[in-house]
Amino acid sequence: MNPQQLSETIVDALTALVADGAITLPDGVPTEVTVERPRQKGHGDYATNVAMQLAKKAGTNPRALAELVADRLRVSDGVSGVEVAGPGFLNVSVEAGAQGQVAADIVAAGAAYGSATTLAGEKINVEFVSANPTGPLHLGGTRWAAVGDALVRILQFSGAEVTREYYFNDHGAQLDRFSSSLLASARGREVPEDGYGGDYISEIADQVVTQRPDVTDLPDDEAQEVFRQVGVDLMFEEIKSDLHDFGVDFDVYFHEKSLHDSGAVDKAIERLTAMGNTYTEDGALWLRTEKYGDDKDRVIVRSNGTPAYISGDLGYYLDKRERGFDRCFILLGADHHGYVGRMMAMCAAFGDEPGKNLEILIGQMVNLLRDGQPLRMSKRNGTVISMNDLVEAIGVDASRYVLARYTNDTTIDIDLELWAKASNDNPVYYVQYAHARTCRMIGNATDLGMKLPGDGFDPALLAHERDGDLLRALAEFPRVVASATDLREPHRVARYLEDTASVFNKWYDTKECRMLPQGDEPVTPANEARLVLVHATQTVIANGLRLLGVSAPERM
RNA sequence: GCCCCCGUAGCUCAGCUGGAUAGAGCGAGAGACUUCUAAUCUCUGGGCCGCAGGUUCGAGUCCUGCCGGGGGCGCCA
Repeated sequence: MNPQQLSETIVDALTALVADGAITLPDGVPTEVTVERPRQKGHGDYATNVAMQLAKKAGTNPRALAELVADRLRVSDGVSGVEVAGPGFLNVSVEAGAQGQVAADIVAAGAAYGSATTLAGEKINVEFVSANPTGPLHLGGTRWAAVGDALVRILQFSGAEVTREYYFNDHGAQLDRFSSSLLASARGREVPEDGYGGDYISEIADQVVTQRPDVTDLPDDEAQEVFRQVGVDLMFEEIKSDLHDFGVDFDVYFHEKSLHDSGAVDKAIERLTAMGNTYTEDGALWLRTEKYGDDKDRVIVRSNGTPAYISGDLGYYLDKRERGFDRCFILLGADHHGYVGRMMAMCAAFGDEPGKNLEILIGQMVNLLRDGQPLRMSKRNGTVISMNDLVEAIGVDASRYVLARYTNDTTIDIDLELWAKASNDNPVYYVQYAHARTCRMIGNATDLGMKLPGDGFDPALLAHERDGDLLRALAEFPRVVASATDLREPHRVARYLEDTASVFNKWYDTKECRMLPQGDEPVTPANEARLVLVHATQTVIANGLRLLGVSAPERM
């Protein structure tokens, strides 16, 4: 019996009480009730607060209602005991046999265990990273590469059809600064005002000169155009390649320029104008964003006739919607949180529902610490810390894991010494080690000729307290995936894996729970039952790590 | 000035969207290796959940106001 099944059992009990006239619920019986793992030993295997939630509606007090439900639950299949405690909690103990069955169910589900169909039919566009190709991918973008990719995997696991998209700004002034910086480097000049410095600039400049030797003899303005075209391509290819090595591949790389060239921006502006959401003032065209909750209205076409940056967003959003994405996610760094108001207003101005058709997730900054001191960065000096710097310091798995294990609202300080360590201090190694341990155990079992018992599996043999702890942890996985999906919080998967790895290690350390027979002892049904449990653990950890894009090594 | 995020053990952070005696890892102290992989486990100590009010059966969680830290507020992108 897993938590979902217990929830259904409790709903059945409530339904029966209503049918018998024992209680009345004016709003009807809830379709599901909260079932949680109590923190405290002695509070049963599972607890529910349903009596406290419904007492007022039922016109009774929580404890009295709890007693009625308890009487019903005690005779339900799979339930071994029920106690009413505290203000009206129901503490439920589950029969060992019913609980042990979870292990076999997990093994049967395999790589699909934890997946769901709750988002089936949803077409979701997740836009993330979207860094301009004016330099190597920085740490903020790296956070989104890890979190965004994990989020996509989680949404897919919950049944959604998801597209990974990278929006590439190749229309505005930022690339002018990049190309002028390349030009300055090639001609041995100082870094221009608002320009970019650093070794990568001179490296790209050298590559451009190698590809286009003629650039040396061109006048500045023509040369800069060559540096722009060739340099941007080189830089962008480098970013794509770095992301690929990081395990992140986008389905669509969308160029802002194409929106202006194709008329998509004009079309969006026409649409908004037709809806009465634009007006002209001081020679500029404005969007009525304040009407939809933004601080103030925004210019979309400047008085000199050139489109403002947000005009690309208008065209882009409309384009996504017309490509059939009912839900558009945009993942932004905290330095862009000021855009949320106008983007949501834009969404509403199109007649869409902010928060539903458009969701914007904000991630806080990332700092690297060495010897407890943050590493300082400067764009101009080219001392920005890149994804490659992080990967070189701690590896891809640790990088992805550390970036995905915190809430987006938390500023991350990465202690390079800790995350480079191959020890149990390092959470990613701790989780991976638990997986490797299951693989070794299964290998040992195979060497002894042990096989999964199949129909001969007796779940009631997983009756030790530590068996129960592990089974309940494994049974949580689908609920963790569900909450990570609903809340768009991949870090829940990482935290869950750490907890589950810990429960597994404690189980492993329990002499009564040995999976392998000792010495020359014959293989018992209990050994076989525990082999199922180890397989189930391996499945859960592997599935969880896969959602985070972190490898699950078989040996370490 | 206005907006967003954070404030929980010495440190780094969770806290399942209002539930029981607030948790984990690290650090500190004491233990367990003829092992199913000790990259592990066991035990001990450690807290006005920033402060003050409010909402209710119940608040780390929701509301208001302060304090402290970080980020953002352009006809830049």
